[in-house]
Amino acid sequence: MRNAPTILHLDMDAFYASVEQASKPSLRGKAVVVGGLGPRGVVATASYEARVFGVHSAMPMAQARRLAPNAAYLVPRFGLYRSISEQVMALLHELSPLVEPLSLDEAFVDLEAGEVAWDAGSARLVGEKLRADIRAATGLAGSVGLAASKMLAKIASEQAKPDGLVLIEPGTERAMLGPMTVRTLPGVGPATGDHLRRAGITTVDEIAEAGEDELVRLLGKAHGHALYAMALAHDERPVVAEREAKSVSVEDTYDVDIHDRMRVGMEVQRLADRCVRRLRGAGLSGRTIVLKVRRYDFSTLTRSETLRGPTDDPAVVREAAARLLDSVDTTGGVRLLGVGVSGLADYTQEDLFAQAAGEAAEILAEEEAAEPVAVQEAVVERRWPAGHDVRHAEYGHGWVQGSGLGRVTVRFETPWAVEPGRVRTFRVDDPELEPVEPLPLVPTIPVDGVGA
DNA sequence: TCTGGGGTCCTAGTGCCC
DNA sequence: TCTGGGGCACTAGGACCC
Repeated sequence: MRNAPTILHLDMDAFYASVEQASKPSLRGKAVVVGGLGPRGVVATASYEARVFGVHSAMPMAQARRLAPNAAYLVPRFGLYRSISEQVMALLHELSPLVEPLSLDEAFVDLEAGEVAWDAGSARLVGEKLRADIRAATGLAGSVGLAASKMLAKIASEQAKPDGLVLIEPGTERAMLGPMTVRTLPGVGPATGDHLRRAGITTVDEIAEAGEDELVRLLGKAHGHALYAMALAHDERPVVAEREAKSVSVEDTYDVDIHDRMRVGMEVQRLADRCVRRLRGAGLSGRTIVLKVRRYDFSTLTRSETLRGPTDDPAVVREAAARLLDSVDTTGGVRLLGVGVSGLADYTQEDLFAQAAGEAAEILAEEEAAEPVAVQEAVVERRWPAGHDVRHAEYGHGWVQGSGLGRVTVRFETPWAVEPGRVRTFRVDDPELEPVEPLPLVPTIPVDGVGA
């Protein structure tokens, strides 16, 4: 571990919900919950105002609605979140070439490698300037942790939330970590936490006292050694800029369990095609095909098959997935199906699958040709997802507050409006209303003509 | 109350080869 | 021919993370 707090961890506060609040002035200061709106949806992010009611990530949406019936419930807009994430990551890259993104809203930065900080004082200045720059560019708050290792920087940013900065001075780590719960350490989730608790270990100090041998006996080699080291505040993991993907997968949870075996088979084929599209989009191929089935009782099983060489051929992946499905009992119904490919390579073994590839290309071409038709049908149906941006010929830019019974309710406001906008209701097939791309959260050009 | 979607890593069992 | 063991690849499942 280095002796200066020059590893920075950035964590954007309640990211998805904050983006929605920034983009919709009428939701600022209000409880906002972003997640799946279907009967089996879960909460992706809750704003701090919603957390007051006990709503948190991964909670079933139905439960969230009971706890916070008056909150705004919105579907995620990943395209928008991704574009804002790119702005934030660009600011991090100005600090150092060594930036390790963990997700859309989190990253580590090695400030020493960027030669922008070499001691506590300079690190703190860099962290505060970063927070100000993020706010200026996006209007959003991010919390910053600074420490001498990744683990401690992450713990520091957790303590800094919301909208703060915490720096852990080298030499103070053990004393700070000691009284904390074992769940503070990365890699300790509900199962490991329970396991340790049954052994009488609830704090980080107690992990250190138990000793390495005991930890290995309790949790196995890798986990035991790692956890003991973390408890002593030892963490030498470097910030790694470019991580290569190890697998690509897609999965769907169905609103209602599927019982019909034919339908299950068709869904698996559809998922196989989607998975291959993603694989090809990333310029990858893979050797191992994985089928995932979650049954009516939530028991989950996987089946996998390793081919002789990597493929990105839809027909080959479809066939393998179908073979794997043959070995699974789906009586009783399935709630989730998934198809994945691992053992990735950036080339394919053409000779093995040349023939199938020809057929597959036709299949994909047919599907791609078929896709616009499906989109057109969707437009005819006029779906208005809650939270999505729209434009009305007369009233301008707004967002969907809700829809149903042939009506759609729109609030007309832009991200940079000071006052909440007016609400109006239209027929779902109103020709003057159209879906549009989100506006930037912070105006970059003169805003006249786009106002509410 | 009833549990998403996309990943990573680890462990344990098994089969094969030498 | 039989047995044992190390190393490796593969498979399945579990835990964890955001």
